[in-house]
Amino acid sequence: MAHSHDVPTDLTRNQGLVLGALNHSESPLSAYDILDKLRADGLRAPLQVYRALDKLVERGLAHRLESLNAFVACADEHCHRKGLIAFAICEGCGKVDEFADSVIEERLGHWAGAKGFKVERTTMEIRGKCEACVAAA
Amino acid sequence: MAHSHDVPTDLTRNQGLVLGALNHSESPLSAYDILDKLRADGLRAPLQVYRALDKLVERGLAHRLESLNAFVACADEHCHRKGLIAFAICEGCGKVDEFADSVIEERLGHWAGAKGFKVERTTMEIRGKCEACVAAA
DNA sequence: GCGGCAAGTGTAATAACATAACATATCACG
DNA sequence: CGTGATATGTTATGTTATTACACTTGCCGC
Repeated sequence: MAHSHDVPTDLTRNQGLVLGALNHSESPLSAYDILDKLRADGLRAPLQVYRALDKLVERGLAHRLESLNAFVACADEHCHRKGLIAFAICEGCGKVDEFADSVIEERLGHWAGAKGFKVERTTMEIRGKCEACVAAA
Repeated sequence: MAHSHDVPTDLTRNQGLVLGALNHSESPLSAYDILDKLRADGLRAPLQVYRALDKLVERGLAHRLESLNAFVACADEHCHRKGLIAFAICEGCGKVDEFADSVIEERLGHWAGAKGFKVERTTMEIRGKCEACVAAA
């Protein structure tokens, strides 16, 4: 079994490097973490990383975690997800679990409809401890 | 009608100033925005603001908006809210609408229970346009 | 009163995250 | 070819947040 994800072939060099770094990591990386990992590959400035991240996030290949100022590769290997995605972030080990819940999505849609609010994007992040870390405590 | 909220009397000077600044604002303020507003009152360093914000957030008198790196006063004047709070943030006018939804809360609890994940806190932020700004567009 | 502790404050320095501005390069396509 | 769109490289700067340390204030027990 391949641990690494299959990666679209039409990424630019920098985008490929950045996505590779995210795919290799067990936990979220800040833009500067990524930069440090990619200095050996010739990257030198934050902007090179931020630009690649923008494109990857735009295409759904990576996600930004707002409460961490950090990024993860999309957990869904082949097709980037549609709709609302929630993240459970473990404060113990740093791992992130990505999931979708159509009931929540529908519920938010309902609220927005009632208020006349036009949703553009939604951030949903749960902070806490994963099962393993609770057990270890 | 009082536009300002009633404010607990046991706040320290800095906490009171910071909460006052948030209550006066129509939209979220960054810590540095707050600092600028309070220079006339003698505040000089970011830390003075961040320390006050920490306490206010801890007590539920203010909320941090992760996707904005900014803060708002709690919309609920008298008792700070329990449980999950969601925010709808208008990209047009900057206004923030705060609401709770017990179905969503229950749904997240269910997911967490099934996974053995111990939730400590949850961030939920909708970005988009409010009714007025959609109409104006 | 006064010793001692907890919480709050003031200040400077620095760390961590993110973007502006500008020049150059690469590539699809007419 | 040439031209426009996209990507890149680089420097400088802007914005958000914390560390470290010294001092003050209020409170409680003795």
